[in-house]
Order: sequence, then C-alpha cells, then structure tokens
Amino acid sequence: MDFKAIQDKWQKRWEEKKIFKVKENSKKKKFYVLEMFPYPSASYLHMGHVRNYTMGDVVARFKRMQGFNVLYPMGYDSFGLPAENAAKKAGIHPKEYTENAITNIMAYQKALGNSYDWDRVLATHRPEYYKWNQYFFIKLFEKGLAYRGEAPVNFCDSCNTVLANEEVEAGKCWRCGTEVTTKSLSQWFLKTTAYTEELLNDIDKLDWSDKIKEIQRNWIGKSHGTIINFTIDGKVWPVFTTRSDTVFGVTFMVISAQHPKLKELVKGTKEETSVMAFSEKCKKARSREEIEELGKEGAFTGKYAVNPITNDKIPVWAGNFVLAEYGSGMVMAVPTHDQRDFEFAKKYSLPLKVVIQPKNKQLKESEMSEAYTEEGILVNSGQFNNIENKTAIEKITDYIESKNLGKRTVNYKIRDWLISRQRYWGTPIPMIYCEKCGIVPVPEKELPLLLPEDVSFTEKGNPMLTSKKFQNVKCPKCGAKARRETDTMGGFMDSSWYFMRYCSPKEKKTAFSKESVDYWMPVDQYIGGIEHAVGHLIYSRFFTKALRDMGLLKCDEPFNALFNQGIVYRDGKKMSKSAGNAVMQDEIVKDYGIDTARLFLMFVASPEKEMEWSSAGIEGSFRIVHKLISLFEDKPKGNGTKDKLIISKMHRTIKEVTAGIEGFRFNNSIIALMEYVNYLHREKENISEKVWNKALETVCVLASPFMPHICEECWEKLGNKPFVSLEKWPSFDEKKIDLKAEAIEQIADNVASDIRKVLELAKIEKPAKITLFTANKWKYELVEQVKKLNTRNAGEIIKSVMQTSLKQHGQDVMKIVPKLAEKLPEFVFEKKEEEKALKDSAAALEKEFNCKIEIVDAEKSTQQKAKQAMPAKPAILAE
RNA sequence: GCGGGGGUGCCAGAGCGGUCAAAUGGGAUGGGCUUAGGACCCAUUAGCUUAGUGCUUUCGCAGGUUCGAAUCCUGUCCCCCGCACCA
Repeated sequence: MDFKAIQDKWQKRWEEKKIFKVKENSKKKKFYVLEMFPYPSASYLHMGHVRNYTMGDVVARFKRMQGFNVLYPMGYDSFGLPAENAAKKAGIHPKEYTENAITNIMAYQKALGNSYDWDRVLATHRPEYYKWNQYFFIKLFEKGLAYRGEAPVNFCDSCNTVLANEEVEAGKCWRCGTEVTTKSLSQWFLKTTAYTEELLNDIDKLDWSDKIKEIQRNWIGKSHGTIINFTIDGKVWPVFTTRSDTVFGVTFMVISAQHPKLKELVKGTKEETSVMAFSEKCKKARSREEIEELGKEGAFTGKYAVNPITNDKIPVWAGNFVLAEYGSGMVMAVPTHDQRDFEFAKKYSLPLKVVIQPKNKQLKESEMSEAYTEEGILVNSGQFNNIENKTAIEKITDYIESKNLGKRTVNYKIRDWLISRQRYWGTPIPMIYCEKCGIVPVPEKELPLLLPEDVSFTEKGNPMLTSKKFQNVKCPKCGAKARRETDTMGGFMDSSWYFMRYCSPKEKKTAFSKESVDYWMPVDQYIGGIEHAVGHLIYSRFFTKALRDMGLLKCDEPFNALFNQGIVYRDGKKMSKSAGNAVMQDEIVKDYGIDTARLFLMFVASPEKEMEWSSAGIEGSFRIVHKLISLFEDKPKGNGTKDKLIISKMHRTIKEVTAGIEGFRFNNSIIALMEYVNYLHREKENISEKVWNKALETVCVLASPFMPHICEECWEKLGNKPFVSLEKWPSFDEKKIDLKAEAIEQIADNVASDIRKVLELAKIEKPAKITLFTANKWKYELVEQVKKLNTRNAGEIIKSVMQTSLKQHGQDVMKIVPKLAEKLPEFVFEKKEEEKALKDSAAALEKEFNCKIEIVDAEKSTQQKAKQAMPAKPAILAE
C-alpha cells in the first residue's frame, strides 16, 4: 500500500468536500475540541507536536462520529519576541518572518490530516484580530480593570522588557533564562485580583487534573490571617500575620528592603544612607542560589514601632527576606516561633521571647537552636496565658477586633497581571497621555491602532520609540499635543480569548458574535502542555469572567475539561530541533506514513505520561497497521461456526475502544482493537461472509480516529461510500457480550488445536476416529489414548496438549471460592456446557479431520482411573 | 519546607480486590517458510517439578485488612515534577 498516495488522496477529498466544516446547529449537541494554538516560530513539526495534535484529532473525530456538532479549529499565536529577535538578527521584518512561518507550519499541519475546520484559521498578529485586543483593553480600562500603576516589577535585561509574575521561573526569564531583576516602574496592569475568589472557587467546577488544579490554587495562594495595626511615629502600619497567637512574642519588625515606602520611613534618620544603599543592593539579582548564599541580611532603620497589644516599643529593620508585594510588605518578627525570624535575630543579636510552650518540655530562649513552630500552650501572653495556641489565634483576633487594633482578613499571593511590554511585536496599547486630560483611550472608531512600520530594529531598547510619527499625537479629548503609549501588550492577552474568536472568526463588527460564542463555549476538551498552568490558563479564566460581566457571553469558565499531554522524549531528552534529537514529521511520513506515527504515539503510553520515542516501537506499530490492512485484502467465505463469538467480541471491542477514548486512554483502545484484528485473522475460515463484512466495517470505523487515511481507503475497498470519517460511531449491546459463550467457544477451540497437534506430533494423517472426553477428566483419557499410540513422541505430544488447553479447563475455573460463586456465576462452568461446546464444534471437527468424532462422558467411563491419578480437590474447595 | 505524581516481568507499559505468573508492543530463544536475508507465521520467555499437574517466589521494602491483595490501609525507602524566605 502506498501510504503517501493514500494520505494525499484522502486529505484532498476531505478538503474538497469540506467535510469538517461546521456551523452552529441548534438541533445537534455541540462539542468544542481545542489544542493550544502554536507559536509559529519553528517552521517544522516534530513528534511532540504530532502527539498533541493527534490526541485532539482522535477526540474530534470520535465525537463527530458520535453525532456531535464538533468545532475543531487551529490558529497561530503569532505575536512575540522570537519574531522580533529574528528581525533584529536577519533584518527581516517580523511580519514577513511570521507570515512565512505560518505558511510553513500550516502546510505541515495540513499534512497531518487532522480534521480541523480550516476556514476558521486565525493569527493574532493580524490587525483584524488585535483590533479586539485593543477594544477589550479600553473596555477593561473603562471598568477599572486595566490601570496604570507603579510597582516593583520583574525586568529582563536581555529581553529588555518587563515580565509578568507568571513569566518568571525560579528567578529567571522564562524565555531566555536571564536573571530577572526588580525595578520599580509605572506599568499597565489588568486587575486579575478583582476575580481572585471566583478564580479560586470555580477551580472545583473544572474537569482538570488534580495536579494542575493544585498548581492554580497554590498560585492564588489564599491564606486567612489578621491585620494588626502597629504604629511608627504615630502613623499606622498595618501588618499581616497568620500567627496572631504569637503577638506577645514580637521583638522586632522587618520591612521589605524593596518596600515602596521605605524611603519615606527612613528619611532624615542617620541610618538613611546605609539603609537605602542596602535597599539598592537587594533590588539586584534574585536567583535562588544567590539568595541562599547571601542568607538573611538586614539593616536597622533607626525607627521603632509600637505593638498595639503589648505597647512594647520594638526596633524596625529592613530585610532582604521580606517580600514587598505580599501581605503588607512588613512582618512582625517572632524569632522564637518562626525559623526565618529566628535566623535573622541570631545574626543581628536581637532579643528572643518564648510565648508558646510545648507540653512535654520547657523552652528557654538562651538554649534554643531553632524556632519552635509546633503547637503548644501560651505563656508570657497576659490574659491569654494557658490557652492552646490554635484557640488563641481566634481569641486574640477577637480581642484585636474588639479594641479596633486590626481585623480578620484574607490574603492572596496572586498579583495583578502586568501586561505592558517594551517591545515591538505585540498589540499596541491604545492609550494617549495628555498633559491636561491625563490618560485618554484611543477612540474606538480609530481602532485598530496599527503597529508603526517606520521603526528601526537595530537600536537598543524598544523599537517603538524610533517612530516619532507614532508617538506624537493630538489628544482625542482636547486636541492638545500628546504622547502615545509605546508599550505593547504581552502575548498572553492574545491567547486569552482566541478560543472565542474561533466561534465566529470572520466577524467584522465585533470580536465575536454573542450567539456563536454562547453556542460553542465553553471549550469541552482543551489539550495542551502543563507549562501553561499559571500563565495562560489563569489569564483566560480571568478574561472569560471579565467579558461575561461586560455582557459579552454567558459562560463562567472557558475550558471545561483540560488534558495535559506528556512530553515526547528521545534519548532521555525532550525532543527539540535545537537539541538535535527531534524526529520530524516528514521523515516518519516518508518511511511509514502519518497513520503509523499516529498509532504509535497513541499506543505506546498513556497520553498524560511522558514517552520515549523508539525506532523499534514504530516498526511494531507499522506491523500493526499492515495486519489491519491485510484483513481487507481477504474475502473469505467461511462456514460461520465462529459467527456468534465474533459478534460477542465485536461488541466487547466497541465497548473497550469507546471507553478508552472517553477516558483518554487511547492506548487501551488500540490494544482492544488489535486483539480483535488478531482474532479475525485467526478465525478467517470460520466466519460467514456477512459477519465478516460487518466485523470489518466495525474495525474500520473504530480505527478511523487513530488512522483516518488508511481507514478511508479500507472503507472504500469494502464497497462503501465515503466517508468513514462521517460514519456513525457504533454502539454496543451489553447483552451481546457473552463472556460465558466466549469461554465455552474457547474450550472447543482449544480442543481442535489439541487434536491438530496430537495428530501432527504422532504423525497420524488420517485418523479413523477421534474420541473426546467431557468434563475435567477428558484430557486424562486423551493422555491414555496417546500413550496407546506407542509413539516415541508421546511425552512431547501430551505436554504440548496439556500446556495449551488445560489452563482453560473447568478445574481451574472451579477454584473460585464457593462463597463468591453466587456472585460470579459466569465463572463457574457446568459440565453440561462443556459438553455442549464440544458437541457444537463436533461437526466442524469432523469436517476438518475427515473422521468420526465421538464424545464420551469421562466422568462415568474413567471415574475410577481418574480418581487415582488426579490430585485431591484443592483444599479451598473442601471448606 | 509545602504541594502533586510515581516505583509492575529483559525493556516500554497496561491492570488498580477474585477469569493475574499479570494485557499489548519491543527484545531474546527455538521452530516453520525461503536459495539466503527481510517480511510473515507458530511456540517459549520467574524458578523447580509432573504424563496431566503441583509447588515456591514475584508487581520498591515492612506490616495490616480480607476467605482472597499488584490492586485497599499503615509505616518506610527511593524517583520525578510544580511552588518556594508567602509572614
């Protein structure tokens, strides 16, 4: 079979007939399948991509065949730094670079034969798309959900731009790996924190893996605590703590070295210069290694705070270990009961005061070598002494609230979404700064605000700054001279709503039609890498909720079910072109065809697990494909003795394949399919034409999501009209799955092969008569018969017969404990049924061996002998 | 440190209370086919043992629940992956 020709043939036909084109259809239930859209930098596909896309395609095809109206689109996340860097390096305009990359990658994707609706393709760098980024930005601005604010932000010197928290991994830039530094800059933010509670609570509604749900919960990082109002110089400094039970043990305060109000605090003190120098130092490098090396560092601010509960006056320090952006950016330090505070206190010889005593020992400040963080009883805590510390948290907080010294509160780790980027290849932020009117949005009718063309990529810094024409504008409100924002939006803006654009991609007047979005959304099955756990997957959730509240759509969550596929490795490393270990789509297609690659990728491991690419494995899959195809090359006219069994197995196979796809266990689906294919091969001779055809049709339909091209071809070969891709997915009838019958048939089956073997080994060509003995002992008799042959091979004959057949026989099955026998009646065989199995197959056997078959009740005829020879009943049966 | 996921036969990888010495593929060994190789087909692939069979050991390690455990519980060791000075 010429796989290449078949692929081309069917891909062409699918495209010509537009069979995967969809539109809204209120009569059909919708199903939206989506893979995370790719960044089109690399103009090739390797097996990692193919694995991802194949999963989506399997689901899409399956659901389509089940009668769902399936939306399955593809597009390109085409803004971003790589295109801009390529432009810098090679002197190509990012737009040209990007369009080329899209053309290339799309050709590769089309060659996969996935059932995308290619009429819906989109690319985020095109003005008809990013216009709506700008529109949404203005709407968010109007709602107060987009704002400009000064905050300590992450800055990557190499990329020369600020980064969102979600783009910093272990203190390094996610893209280039450069150390991220902190700067205090004025930037645009989207207020994700306005939806914190909803983002957290709705996680429970999602059909996502526990792992990724947990990552999101951690990222949101909700914690209950208390705000306690300390005072410094009469001014209130609220401090967040989860351990209000230790408030009597506070011996100093630590303010973050990067706290925006630090400068104000130390102004005019003699410590000012040294503290500010320390602060500057802390703003540099934040890599994990360096922090661990440095340890905790601090500087005394010269100020004292008053503990509102005890009225103690305690020193205020600036410290490198306190995060400016979490809580209040300042902590109350309880060195006896917090390890970090303990280390800091030891280093700077600050006092310790125990306020929680464990039950079994006595803590002494002078003897402590680490903080005591377990539970215990309060001491040195005034009226709260002798209370368990867990209870004390509540009691002390109640007291604080009653005296108006603070309040209960909830704190989150999640920050607002920093969206500005000082880069060119992104959506221009549609804002204008006017000296009189302040920040003014670009009027809607002027959208899209296009990226300027007259920019230079060779200078350092943001290329946008090189276009004076772009920057100098008139204020839309007052007409005075004004300056346009030169920052662009980070790429996560683009990917936060692309799945909605797919619903009505050609819409010109709005970002999407409400009608189509309300029909298609949410995405029923989203598939992509886990690396987007806190970036894209949080932003998209936020965006959906924000758009919902603007009345643009109905759903609360964008992605109902999410599946994170495993990575494809080769030689133990992640497959990538730069690592030189990528297996490319085209080389595999050349040797094996894309269907073999799909089969292998779906078959070798559970979809969520990482898998190792192996060339031996792909060979194996190639064989499987061949085996399946060769079924369709036969047209046997069998006798039909195995028809019943084939039907039973067919229903079982349908059941298993269906369950496999539904549960994202594609590997198990394929195994079930293979077992059926093998069985059909073996039983070719014993299947009637009608059943054979039915069986092959079923195989063809069941296999089609995995190897669509080959199945179309086989489908045609069977004389069916195209397309198998549009066939109805078969349903199974549990009643037709007859395990008992299958097992009985198996017995009869084994008998035949035993006979064959015996004849062969004994070198008997034409037996005059074959006697079969029923029940457990028939084989015993058989042995006796073989012995009588007096042949040299007797031992060998008997052994091979016994090995293959007795395992299946009654005796093993009867081992089931009697108690459970009632529950599992199908596992207990009665002699009658065995006899029946033999009788049923007798005719076929007579024909095959061309002699008379006699069936004898071994129970009667050989009881005596059998009793002597057989071991006693298994002990368990005697009970 | 916190959180998540794992440890299965030569390898990969299913199974997740009884049809489990454990699917499926790969590999290995033997046999068939073939001028030969490849492809294909068949058998074997924990150990001992029998004519059938039986027994022992095996699903990281140690216990427990159960008539019965790879599967459930407890402890323990190891591995991988997130987050991480979050007050």
